[in-house]
Amino acid sequence: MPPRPPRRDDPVRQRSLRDHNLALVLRHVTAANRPPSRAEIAAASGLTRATVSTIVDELIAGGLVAELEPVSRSGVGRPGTGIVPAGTGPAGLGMEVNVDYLAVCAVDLTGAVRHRQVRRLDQREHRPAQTWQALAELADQAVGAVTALGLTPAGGVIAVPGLVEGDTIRIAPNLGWQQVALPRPADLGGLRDLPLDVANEATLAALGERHATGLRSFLYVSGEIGIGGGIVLDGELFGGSHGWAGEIGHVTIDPQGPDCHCGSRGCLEQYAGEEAIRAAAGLPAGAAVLADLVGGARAGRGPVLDALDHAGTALGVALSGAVNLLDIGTVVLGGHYAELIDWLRPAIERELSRRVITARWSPAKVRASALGSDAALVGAARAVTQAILDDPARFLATRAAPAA
Amino acid sequence: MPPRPPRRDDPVRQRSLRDHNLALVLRHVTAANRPPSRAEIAAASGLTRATVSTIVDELIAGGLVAELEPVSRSGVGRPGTGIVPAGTGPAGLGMEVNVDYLAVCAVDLTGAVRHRQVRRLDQREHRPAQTWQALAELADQAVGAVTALGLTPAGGVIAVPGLVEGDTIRIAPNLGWQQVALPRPADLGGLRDLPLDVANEATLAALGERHATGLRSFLYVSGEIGIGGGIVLDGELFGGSHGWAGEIGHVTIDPQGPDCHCGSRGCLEQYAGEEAIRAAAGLPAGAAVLADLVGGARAGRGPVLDALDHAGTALGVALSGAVNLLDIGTVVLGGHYAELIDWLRPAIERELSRRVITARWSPAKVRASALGSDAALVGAARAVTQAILDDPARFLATRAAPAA
DNA sequence: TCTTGTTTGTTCAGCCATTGAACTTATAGG
DNA sequence: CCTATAAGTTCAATGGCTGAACAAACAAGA
Repeated sequence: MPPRPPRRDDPVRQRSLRDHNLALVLRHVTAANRPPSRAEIAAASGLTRATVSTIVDELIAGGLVAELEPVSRSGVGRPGTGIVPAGTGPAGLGMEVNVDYLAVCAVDLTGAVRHRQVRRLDQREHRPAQTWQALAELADQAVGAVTALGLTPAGGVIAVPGLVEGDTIRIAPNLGWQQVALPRPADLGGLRDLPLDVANEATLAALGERHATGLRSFLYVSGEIGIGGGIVLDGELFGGSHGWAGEIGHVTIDPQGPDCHCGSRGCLEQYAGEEAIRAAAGLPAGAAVLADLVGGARAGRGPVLDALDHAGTALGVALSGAVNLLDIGTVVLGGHYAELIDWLRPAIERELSRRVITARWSPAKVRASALGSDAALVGAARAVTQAILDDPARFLATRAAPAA
Repeated sequence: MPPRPPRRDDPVRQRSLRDHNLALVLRHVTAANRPPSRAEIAAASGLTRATVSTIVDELIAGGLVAELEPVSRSGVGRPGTGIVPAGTGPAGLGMEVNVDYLAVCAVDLTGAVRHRQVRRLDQREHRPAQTWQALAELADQAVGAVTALGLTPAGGVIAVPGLVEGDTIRIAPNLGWQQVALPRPADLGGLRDLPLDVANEATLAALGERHATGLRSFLYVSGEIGIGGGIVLDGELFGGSHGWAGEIGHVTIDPQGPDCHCGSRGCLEQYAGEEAIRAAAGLPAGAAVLADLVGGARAGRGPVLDALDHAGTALGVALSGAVNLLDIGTVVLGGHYAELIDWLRPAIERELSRRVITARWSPAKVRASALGSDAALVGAARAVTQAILDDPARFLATRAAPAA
């Protein structure tokens, strides 16, 4: 899923220069909390006003940004015209296949969610082809809705709870999928002509969190039926050699621990996965495990509190290892963990302070996900727009070619 | 210790362009296994011959590269003049403070070690100031030797077995140091005018391995008295938020395991540190533990083999966690581990294949360090030259300023 | 020895992106 | 109405890369 390879060993020509500054200016426009004027962009970016002007012209011509109506602004001097991401600009489509629901959303260049739809559907009862078809229907509607808003769909990313390599889902245990290929564009209706990608759900959720929170480096851990994770380093998603980084769910907690379905034993999932917590809390198996846990914990029931403390301890052990290894300052808890954080945090922080060797100088922070259960969905959509923000020149080139 | 911050949010001017290509050409010169001609550099880098010519001229003027005597080369056509790293170019000084020795070495731009000296000295019996003084003497001699070779010392990096933040050694357990500051330049004799840095020993060793092996991504684990680690991702050293990444020695193997001097329990060091292996093997405490272990293993002694298998198992558990988290393809064993690899590897690989969730598609490789016990020393020296290779323009600027 | 073909390295006009300064435009305040 | 101030544009100058032409250096064959 790597959308932009910034090649250190490439020669640099004049054009690359412009490409870089194009991205620089666009970033300033989308990141600012108030529509900046050309002069403000120049001051903030370090470029001259002359350069910013020509670059903004190019971005306007490409439909990526637009001028605001000259609104009177306070202060003396000629008022600047605000530059905003174009209302008719590209939109990123995020799609999510999860155990018991499908979801689609669309974000614009600012990252705002412009469309969102969720459909309950148990994938375990269906074959992948049926899932793809249902997803294509949702996506079709999203394309329609987005187009009605004046946006142009620019690509889509599908979030899947499993290991993805290239365009193939190697394995998605909780869906019961193995070696499933991405659907052919022809089978995807309105997505036919759009670049499409699949990626791991937790990885994309980390990407979503990165943008929602502005955090530069953190470890994202999502606890649902399985436990997933994603790593963001210095603002960039870290994928590892194959894009499989972040699999914290199968880090060993106790080498002699209980067998895990992955073939190993003592994995974190056996201590802090939904099923493990439920069983330890003495709750019945069923659909509303999370609600039962939250309810039980709020009511102060001993078995539930103990189960969450145990899970938190195991999480803390695994996270300590990760922090020791990566020297990362923040841990973000997502998925169900976000709602359980009040009861998990004490144990997690206790283990972190004990087991992280640098904890006394720089303790890691533990916080709940800002996007909650939408993180992966929004992250998938943002992966598309992020690729455009990171390399607008490429986007403009592909836009210009079909038009000509 | 980050010598070159490649800033994504900086504006790019014409000069940055030249800076980038300067580095690009210099990399080609130092990385080639045969002195390349300007034309070959052009072909390999993608720049035109004209551009390469002017860039090479600039590098020659700056004393970073030199033309070879026109040696007759096979083939038709005008023979090219080989470009080589300048024999009188800058040299990087690497220094190492370890428990029972001090060492200094110097490398040139090609990475070749041009000087090396080790002095047995037990730091535990001395105060830091005495260590710095002894190190300064060694460094003085190195500066002299290097200067005699026609090289110009360009900076130094000190490798220390402990946690370093900025110019302060937070803690170096095996040296018994805490909150030790880098010596003032004035106290360093011949190093007076050189930029000086300290960094973690294992981190620098990883850097050394990166250059010696050409591996792009790997996890380096060094087992000596303590266990250190370093992470290289896509050719770049990964330091984490504070430069403390790679502390695999205190990853938890068993949450209920034996107490560790770090305040935690069940740390890897308690299973695979030198002392733990020695005790498990039933060997006497003393200076020659490594030799005893190798001897015992070669002789096929049961307790030694068992001890190494146990250590390998623990290492395998910790490495599995790291590989799950980082999706990294290669593990490099350094320090004493390099010599014990034959007896550690089976257990390590057994655990990796069991515990790494992606092992069946892409098993991680385990290999021994290429530099052995010199890795940190050489890595420290290369950190200096690497900074020059990565940003020759800055080096040329600082060179030109005092000259003018 | 001379010629031809091949490859290297240099020169130079042209191009492209940024700069800096001058200039125009638009506002507030007196 | 005038002045001060800030935004945005225009334009010559600058720096760096390109491409093509050219000179230099060599091998091979006549």
